[in-house]
Amino acid sequence: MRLLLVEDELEMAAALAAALGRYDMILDHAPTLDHAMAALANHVHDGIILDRQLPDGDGLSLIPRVRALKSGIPVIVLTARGAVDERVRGLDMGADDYLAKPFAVEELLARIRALMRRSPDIAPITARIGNLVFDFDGRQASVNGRILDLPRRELLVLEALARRQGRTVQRSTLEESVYGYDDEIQSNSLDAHVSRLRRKLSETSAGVEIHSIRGVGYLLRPSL
Amino acid sequence: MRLLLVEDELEMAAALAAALGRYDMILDHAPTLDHAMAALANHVHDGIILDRQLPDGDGLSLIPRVRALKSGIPVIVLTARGAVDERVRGLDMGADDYLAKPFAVEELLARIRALMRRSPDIAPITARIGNLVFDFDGRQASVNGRILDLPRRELLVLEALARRQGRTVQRSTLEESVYGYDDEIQSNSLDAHVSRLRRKLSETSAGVEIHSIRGVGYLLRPSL
DNA sequence: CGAGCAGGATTGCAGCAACGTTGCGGCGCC
DNA sequence: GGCGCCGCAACGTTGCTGCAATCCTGCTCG
Repeated sequence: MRLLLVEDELEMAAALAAALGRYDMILDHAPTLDHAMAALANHVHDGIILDRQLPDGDGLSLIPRVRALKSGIPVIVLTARGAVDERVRGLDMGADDYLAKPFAVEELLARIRALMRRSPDIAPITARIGNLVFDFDGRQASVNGRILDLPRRELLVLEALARRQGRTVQRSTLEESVYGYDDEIQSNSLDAHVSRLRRKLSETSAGVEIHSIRGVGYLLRPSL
Repeated sequence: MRLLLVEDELEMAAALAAALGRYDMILDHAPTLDHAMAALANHVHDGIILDRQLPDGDGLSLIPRVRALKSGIPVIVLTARGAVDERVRGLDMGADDYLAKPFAVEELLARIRALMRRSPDIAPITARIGNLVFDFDGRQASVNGRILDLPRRELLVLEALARRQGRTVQRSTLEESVYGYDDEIQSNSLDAHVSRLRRKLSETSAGVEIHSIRGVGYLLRPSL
């Protein structure tokens, strides 16, 4: 799960990134509307958390442009302006939810989960490959009903691979899904995660293998 | 090949997923009509396998909505109701095929293959030449659903040729797409890649050939 | 019509870049 | 303070890739 936060207050951004990180979500941060559009054009996000007061305009103005680009993506608007008519306006503009500051992080998380559940954009509920079942809603992988207890990074790797099961996932794409686009990574630690994942998948006879294609990326497929 | 199965019985779903998996098909599973619409909105499927008895309604009601979304996509209806007038009704509703339970998996597979053969190209992001399908989005080539495990350079050659399928690609153009502008190349290694590609394409009976035009370049076309 | 030639095809080989694996240390979290 | 995740780096391994030598094929020109 990868979300884009459009918010100019750095403290808020950092706090949310930390909170979402505990639920294995990747949060990309865009401080302005321009940054947000650039990020959306170049990356695949599952949802947007949008602040209204931004240096270069009202966050709501982003919504039509977002809809033009990726019509079904869920948008949650955050704002200090919490009056009823403001909410109505935000929702009429196309937002899927509207949350007034100050808010409890728990509530935001719950609303995100709810949106993702009923959102048309986060599609197939589960992926099955071999004996492996990946539950995108519950964000967990299981083999023959037994839940795999995977650390965060490995889970993100597997999720990204399962989302595009049977198709190659480019290395750069994978890095983005696991680390986010601004998070630097200057080692082969992605390979390390893949390696550990492979061991666990084979130890549990998941019936899947992570096949690597040199110079391109990886792909998840049933083992022969 | 990626199919969407709309079916509420989990056993059936698991069995079909296993059967199709053996033929290198990807099966996404949607247990309800709502899930199906969500999945269709966000993923590229090559066909739909639709059960009639679903928790939230008759599967047939999905067909008009599917047609509105992706008009040409093949739909196979599965049902326990096999009477003739039921079949007629299903087909009149727009289904491409109608199969009564219980059915043989082999028959279903054959009908899927038949439908795929005569259906127009669903996803504009793929090119089909002979039995070869090149997925420009996923950057991979497959023959009859089986993914070709090609190294980077060969994949680039094939991609460039598939982009201009049936037309000649100048040698210099090909070199550019394979090596980039600044990368120098002072040997016939491009020919070497073409040669290796040819071998793999014929070994997998891809039904395509790389024809060379002396002094000009190459072109990809179905073999005779 | 045949020899010569130029461009293309094929293949072995060696270098090296990409990938795999593992251990370590730091850091955060119970 | 113990435990486990994670980034990192070192080192082993694989197999892609550029190169060149050799063979093949079609074109040209006398």
